[in-house]
Amino acid sequence: MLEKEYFAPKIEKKWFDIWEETKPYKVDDNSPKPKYFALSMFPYPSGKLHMGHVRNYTITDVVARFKKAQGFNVLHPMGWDSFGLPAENAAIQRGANPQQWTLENISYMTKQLKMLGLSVDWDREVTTCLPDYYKWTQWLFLQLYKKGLAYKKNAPVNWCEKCATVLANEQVIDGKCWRCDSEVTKKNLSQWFFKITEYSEQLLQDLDKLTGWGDNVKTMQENWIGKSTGAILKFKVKELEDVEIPVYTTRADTAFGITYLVVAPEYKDIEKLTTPENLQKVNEYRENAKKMSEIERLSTERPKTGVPLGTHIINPFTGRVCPIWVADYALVDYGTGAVMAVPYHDERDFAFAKKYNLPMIQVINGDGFKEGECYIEKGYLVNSEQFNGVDSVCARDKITEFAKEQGFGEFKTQYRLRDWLISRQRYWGAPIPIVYCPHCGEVAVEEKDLPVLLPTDVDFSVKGKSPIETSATFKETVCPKCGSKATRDTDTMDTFVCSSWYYLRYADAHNDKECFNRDLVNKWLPVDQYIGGIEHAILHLLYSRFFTKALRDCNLLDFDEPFANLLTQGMVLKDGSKMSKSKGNTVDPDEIYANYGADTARLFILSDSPPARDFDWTDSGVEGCYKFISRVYRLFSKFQENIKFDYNFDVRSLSKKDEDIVREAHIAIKKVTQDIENEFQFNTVISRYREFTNAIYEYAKDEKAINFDVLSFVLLTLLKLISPVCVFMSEEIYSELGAKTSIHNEKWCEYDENLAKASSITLIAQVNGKLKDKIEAQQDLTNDELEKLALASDKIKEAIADKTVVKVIVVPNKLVNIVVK
RNA sequence: GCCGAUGUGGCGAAAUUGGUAGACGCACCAGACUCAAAAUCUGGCGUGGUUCACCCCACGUGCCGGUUCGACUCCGGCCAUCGGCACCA
Repeated sequence: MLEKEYFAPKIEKKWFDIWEETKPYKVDDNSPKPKYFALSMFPYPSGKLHMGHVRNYTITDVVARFKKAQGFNVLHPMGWDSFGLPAENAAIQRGANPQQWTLENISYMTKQLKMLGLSVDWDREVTTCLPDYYKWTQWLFLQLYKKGLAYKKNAPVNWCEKCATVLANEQVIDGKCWRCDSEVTKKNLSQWFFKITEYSEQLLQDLDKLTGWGDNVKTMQENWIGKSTGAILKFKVKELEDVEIPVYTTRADTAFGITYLVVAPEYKDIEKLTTPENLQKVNEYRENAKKMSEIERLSTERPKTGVPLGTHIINPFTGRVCPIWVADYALVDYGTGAVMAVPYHDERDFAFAKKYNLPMIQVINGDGFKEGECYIEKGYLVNSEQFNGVDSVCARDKITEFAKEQGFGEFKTQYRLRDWLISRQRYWGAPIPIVYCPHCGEVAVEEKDLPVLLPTDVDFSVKGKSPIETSATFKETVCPKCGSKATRDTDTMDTFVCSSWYYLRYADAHNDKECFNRDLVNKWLPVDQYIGGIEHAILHLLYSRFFTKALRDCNLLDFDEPFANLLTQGMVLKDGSKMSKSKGNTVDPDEIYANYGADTARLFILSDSPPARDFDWTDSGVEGCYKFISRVYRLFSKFQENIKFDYNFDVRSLSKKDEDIVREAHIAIKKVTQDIENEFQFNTVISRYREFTNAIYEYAKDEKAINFDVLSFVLLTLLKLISPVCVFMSEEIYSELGAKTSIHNEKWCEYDENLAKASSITLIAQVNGKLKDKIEAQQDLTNDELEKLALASDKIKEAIADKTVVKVIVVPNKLVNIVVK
């Protein structure tokens, strides 16, 4: 018997226990149904769920349940992105060990997720910090290594002093560490990289295949990859026979206007290029540049500075001898580290030339050109000998072509994307499976010896080196090739390596023979719907795309892109700003569960804003949702005795009132279904729930006039429509009504197109496009009939009384517009 | 500077894709029930004008202009907010 009042926490606990026991969401790999892979970005086990998690996983869960009801075999898994610095910091602060801290958090958060009522197949849970997972992360590293996609090099890298580790370019946000926000400096270190740049063009091109991704994310990736097309031009040095300086330019059309050349302070040949009398000044300048932070260095506000080297290049186009300068506006890691300077047609060169009184030559003319002002627009060439008069855009190719023929130039495509630096000088990550042997050098650990386990005898309090270095046992090993004493690499992999392939592991989560079975991965992937935060627009989403392509090339799988559709959900706000502990405006899911139940949280977090937009959490909104759940429950409670599963009626013989509520049901089914399918507009889905519920209340007001077959139909329809969102309440009601099966296993409702519209229409009668009258009319009247109806209206008559009708526009089933003069 | 997104009542928003602007909800106001309160139910709720009142009229989707019988929706030009990239040659 349904209680009078709905008490969510008690009822939810009951179903929590039952679902824990029966595991209703176990997925069958061999089902004949079409597959659907619904995936949330897996959480970092920081301790407790926050509302961002609740929003993310609720959205995915409703999608998963909806698709399941529609007849798909749905894979909806969950796992833990569980390596990373916070565990290590917690270990230092609390004297715990990172593994224990992490596993305790996972255990707590798992319970919170289950209480949220997720239809997750927990048997496929993956945890990246456990050896049965990171063994395969290491194995994949070795595959990339064998392919030449993982390599070690000494390079200037981003260093975060606070985190005491290096960072990938993608993890430096405005010159600061993505995790701790402290300033990042450059250090020369020998580090491991993944050759993501080998895939620059594919990563860019294949964005076009991702029709299910938003433009915002695609544009961000495009910007990040940063393709530009131009030319390499090579310059001979007047004073030195054996040195040549290549520059990269997108403006080969301005080559006749070069008046000097700039190299970056870190340019490799800079010492050779400096004359003895300039050496001291140049060295001082370089020292100074080194001291500057990245933020300072890259500021466009700062006045340009530089020092001449004393040597010169010869412009091969003109024979002009031009001085070489060192200036920090040239960047060592873009292009060739050297820039040809054409002051008249580049703002930076212009500013620099003005400051140091360097000559300028105009080589482009066009509309808007002003003598003595920098001109960067298109135009036609002047002072460029045989190219004079050529359109400047065409000239880029023509001049490059010419340089190529003459042997001092070539076409060049340049990308901003850098290789992915993956080593970290930290403990809590997957050890890099490489050994250094005094005889054989760098040697890969043999696959049979994986995993390389993290040592447990470490001291987390050490400063300035990785805690792994303090292990007495880890470092010493023998060379897999020659058997002599060797040392292990003590770095671990960036956590983003672990998260770059976890979605693949879900297809075959417990395979201990291989990373994943190829057929299973090909069966389940790509992910049909991926849902998560916009903060991963570049980082995780770019890395995962790279991994998929690299693994395809390692012949491990047969698709190009991992995520067919991507939904980036908005943030959860409270009082207009992002929830955060420091602001003290967080809402604890546990409290919501305890006071209102998870259904209320689910309903509310979907209700007010579409998923991609930010969502403002309010206490009154929560109250309102709880009231709605109670309102629905009361409705069922009131008519429990009258609801039958074997209802039976013929629409044609129903009264107008009965027919109308049946129509409402069909309209509700249609709209709810369409709104879910159309970009998961759950906010309007929930409006439909309310409208439909209100209509049923209205229908059932006069208890004597209820047709219980009709009532049964509409109530059971409502219940099924709500079931993906309010998972506990719908199950409770369904079971109390005497159903022997779970409502979550029932098929989605179907609607009849003819019944999914109102029996009559409201004809809009306009004069000159202004609304004058609304007229109730039958469906599907002819245009003539509609026109007559409109003209018969008193209000219309009044409005057109003393005017001449010019024409009449009729939109069937909608409106009549009378145009008058 | 380049690129992307957004802009509608006091607030969150909706609008069948060119056809009733503001569905649904929050907040608020009034009424019913109650000794009272909560809960629940009923009604109202863009701005201005007119009216005892019902009605009615005008205006209204960031701004300016255009196309159209008709524009939140399409076109052109701006402005603002948020986000990404950026001494990238």
